[in-house]
Amino acid sequence: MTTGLGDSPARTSYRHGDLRRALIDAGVDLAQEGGPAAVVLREATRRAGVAPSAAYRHFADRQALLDAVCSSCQALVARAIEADQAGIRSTDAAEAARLRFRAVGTGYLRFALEQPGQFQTAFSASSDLDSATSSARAGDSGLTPFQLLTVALDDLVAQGLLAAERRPAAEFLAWSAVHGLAELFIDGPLRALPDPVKQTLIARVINMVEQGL
Amino acid sequence: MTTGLGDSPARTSYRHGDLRRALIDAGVDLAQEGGPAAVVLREATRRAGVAPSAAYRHFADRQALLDAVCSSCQALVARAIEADQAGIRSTDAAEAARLRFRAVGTGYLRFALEQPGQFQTAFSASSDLDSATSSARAGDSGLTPFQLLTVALDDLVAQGLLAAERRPAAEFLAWSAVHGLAELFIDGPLRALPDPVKQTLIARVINMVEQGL
DNA sequence: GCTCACATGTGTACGATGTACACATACCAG
DNA sequence: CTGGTATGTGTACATCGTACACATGTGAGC
Repeated sequence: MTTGLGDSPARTSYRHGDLRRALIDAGVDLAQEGGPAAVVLREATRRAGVAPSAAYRHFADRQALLDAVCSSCQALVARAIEADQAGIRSTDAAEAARLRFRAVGTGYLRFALEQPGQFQTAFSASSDLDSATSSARAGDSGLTPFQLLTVALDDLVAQGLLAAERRPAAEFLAWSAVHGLAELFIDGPLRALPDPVKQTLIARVINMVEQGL
Repeated sequence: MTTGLGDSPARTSYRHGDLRRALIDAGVDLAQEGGPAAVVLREATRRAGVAPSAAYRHFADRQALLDAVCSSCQALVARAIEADQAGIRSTDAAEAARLRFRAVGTGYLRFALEQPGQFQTAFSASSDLDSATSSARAGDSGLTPFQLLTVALDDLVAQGLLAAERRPAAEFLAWSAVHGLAELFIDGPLRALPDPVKQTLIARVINMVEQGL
């Protein structure tokens, strides 16, 4: 056996081991550095140490690679939300549900500010409601960002913090507000705002959602 | 004089008359057909009937052309908002202010659904808070979309419909919600929703903003 | 264990794009 | 009329996505 498999540092000649994974990882790096437009097929193959055409053994075209990178980035968003939720310490079940709901927003927006390129990539490409629940986009809990929001809203209803008749489509209202703020932060007019002001806006948007749902 | 100036249909040889304007117009058409990525410099020059290099007499690079197209598209958004506001008939000043505020949201989202390509282009590129007030992005009233929202919120305060202490930064909260919904509609998971459902969501998001501000 | 078929990576090639640079042409000032 | 400047042309190059023929490992069946 001439080559180990899955070894990133050592270059193996010819057979790569797991080129598909390597291309997606390179794509995620590119997305981090420059957003979806920077996910360039040739550069990904360069970083994986293979010829450009090799990518076509694993992806139909550049868009297919970008879709896969997009899914990976959504999984990172899910992880960021889970991280914020994991920090919650509360004995009161109702209060805990409320904090878990808010953590969906804070985690989402924290990730958008910390990794704007990956965030933009996560929501750049084709994603209908079906693929929003694909497992490739899930975090450690096995849930996608969208599903984490849905669960948090269900919990609000279960704890009596949200009237059942206001529950339908509430995920879209909450998502709109939080996602819109992220867009304004990343390449919208709020880009240059100092960080404390951004934090204040984040809290106020989440307040608006809580009161307005 | 061999050539009239500003004539779109008749091809004039050599001196074009107003190539800058022609390139921006072609760019707006391209944006309408395929969003910001479709604003391709060479295709714009092709439609204007000139050589590719000619564009560089009027724009530093492709991004500069895209910025100009972006401004034009924002002006179209402003016009859509103004159109919705113009349809308001109300003798009650407070009610009129409230409807004008809601019309900012409905006009914004109506344009996003009717002209997704131009809408995406309008908010795709570099736009900080300064350029958000640039006159190139204004509609017939001379106000940009952002300024129309600001004015509408000021009127709400003047009519006693919004507490003064809630006024600061309110434009960013309202914009977040409405802009986020537009994104979810255009290339997000809500793309395939039937139109009536979209209209319901639009009304609910605006309700959320009114209650949550 | 040998062979052969298939999966996977290589090399070359083509059209499109953004952009630089030298050249050509039309208009304006004197 | 004449020359300078603004504006459009032509050619050229690097890069990108992608197609296609070819090379090379790997595993299945004898």
